[in-house]
Amino acid sequence: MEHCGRLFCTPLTDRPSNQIGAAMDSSRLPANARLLPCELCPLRPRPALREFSPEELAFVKSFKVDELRVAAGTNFLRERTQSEHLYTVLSGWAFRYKLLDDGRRQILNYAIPADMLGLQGAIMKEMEHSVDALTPMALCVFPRTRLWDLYSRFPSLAFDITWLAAREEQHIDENLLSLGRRSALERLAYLLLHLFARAEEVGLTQNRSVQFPFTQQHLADSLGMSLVHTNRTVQRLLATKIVRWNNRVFEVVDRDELAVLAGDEAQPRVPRPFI
Amino acid sequence: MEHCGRLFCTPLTDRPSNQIGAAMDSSRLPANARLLPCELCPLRPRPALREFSPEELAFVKSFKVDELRVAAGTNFLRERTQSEHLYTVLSGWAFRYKLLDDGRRQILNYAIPADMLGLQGAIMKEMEHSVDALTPMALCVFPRTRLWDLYSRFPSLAFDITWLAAREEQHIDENLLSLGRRSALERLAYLLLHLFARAEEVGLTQNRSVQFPFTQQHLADSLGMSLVHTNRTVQRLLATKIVRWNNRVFEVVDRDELAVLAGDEAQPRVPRPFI
DNA sequence: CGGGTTCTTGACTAGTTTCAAGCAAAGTGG
DNA sequence: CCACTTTGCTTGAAACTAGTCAAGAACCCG
Repeated sequence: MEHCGRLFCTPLTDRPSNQIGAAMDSSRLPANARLLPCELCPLRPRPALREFSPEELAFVKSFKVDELRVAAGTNFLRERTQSEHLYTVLSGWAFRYKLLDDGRRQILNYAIPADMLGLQGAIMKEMEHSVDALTPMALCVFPRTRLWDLYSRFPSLAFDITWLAAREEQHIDENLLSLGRRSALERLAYLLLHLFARAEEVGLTQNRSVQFPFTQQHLADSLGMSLVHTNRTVQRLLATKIVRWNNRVFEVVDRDELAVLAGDEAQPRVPRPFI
Repeated sequence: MEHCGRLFCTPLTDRPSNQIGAAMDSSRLPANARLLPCELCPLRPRPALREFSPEELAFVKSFKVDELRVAAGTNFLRERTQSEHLYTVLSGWAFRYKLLDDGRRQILNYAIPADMLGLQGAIMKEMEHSVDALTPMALCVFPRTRLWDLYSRFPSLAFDITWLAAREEQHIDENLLSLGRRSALERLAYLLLHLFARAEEVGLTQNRSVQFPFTQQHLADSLGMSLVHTNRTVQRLLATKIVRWNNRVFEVVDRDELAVLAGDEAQPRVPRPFI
């Protein structure tokens, strides 16, 4: 399994276009790029995602005005900025983060396929966080100007959006619990287990392994620890043999043990909305 | 200014009924208690809150089915539980928190008048956090069963609810940044400044002071620190003379300095929704 | 091959928790 | 109205956790 392998790519975006230098928020693909029609969306069939009625599907299809491809490392949503767009991740990983004046960074959460980004910016006046691509990504682009249309004509979709916002909040609540009250090792175990579980939901796992695209520096910035301490904690976790982690491939050897370490009460999942 | 003073009580709930032992979620006020009609809502006129159209007002009035009064310390929303209701705080303070198995507690946020509680439980199947009253409270009660009605008939209110969810997420994002990347002193300064600013929005402040109802233990559980270290940090903050804090009365002496300490970029506020 | 990024390690320092105790104010009950 | 209990705040010392600095190793990529 070589670097930037297929594990984190959905079939339709198998050959991510690293070479497309999408440097800025405004950079879109040339018009000749064809949009993936929503009825062929590779994510929709996943059992974790709720189905659409034909009317919903038709609306969403018209709501999607573009498809954006960005290179790994692209900063495509910026703090204190107003964004014209709302995105859904089609493929690839991103992370949401905030910065302090002196450069200290806190990663708030990761986004994977089927996650929505930029909702805050679409609803409030400004974004209060930034988002960077961690890998090459494909994003569905929705105009914020039509969000009102969605709310008036499709209450079911409006409800879904609120659902997604509430779920995002839940994730951050969990994270806050981690940073505030879990030990370094528990925190790490919790984060890795939950990223694994989310990746599983959208089919990014094979057996018990995923391709995790982040570095230990990202991990450190997620866990609120220094790089050095993160490294030592990772080694401590690996020493337990509960997980394996070589190259960028992460494997859960004993999921129950990992859950115990994470202090996690496993929660049953129900199909979730996805727009 | 004596304990449980008026600073944190809105006019209409001036004499909080401590003696009403509202022990459980299901405990409601006897039917003889009259509901405060929404058109006389004491919060609505505040400049920080957006106005309603007559239709919206009429709907919300019918949406509000009860008014709940709970004593300080009441746990009125519980983790892993499904709640039939959605609440808006009319008066008093509450806090949202999560617990780990062994009792470690992380306070996620505080709720003050005009804040909505229990949205997560109304939208998802279960609550993922608990909420306790910090003071005697009055709450408007909305049935989750009619939330769908709201979404289909009043997209503007549906939008407001999403707005409120997004705002709550913003607060937690900030908190996560604090716990992960701010020093103990910065963290404390940030929390206090922001609670002060929120209290100000809904008229809980007088000059530069508020009645803060929480103890240092609550503070510790909010900041992710031990009680002892919180105490020393509070003393360190008081030593700067930037704030005063006697009995439960907190006073901001030099707001700019406090903002600098907190590493806070002051954000301009626009009127927010309130249901 | 060479330069950059990522990971690893050791030694030292700073920050934070834990334990233990004492004190002050408020609340309770005879 | 006065012991008595409880709750919240404060303090010191010891132990531990985590951060910083510095340097080297491993890996990746052109």
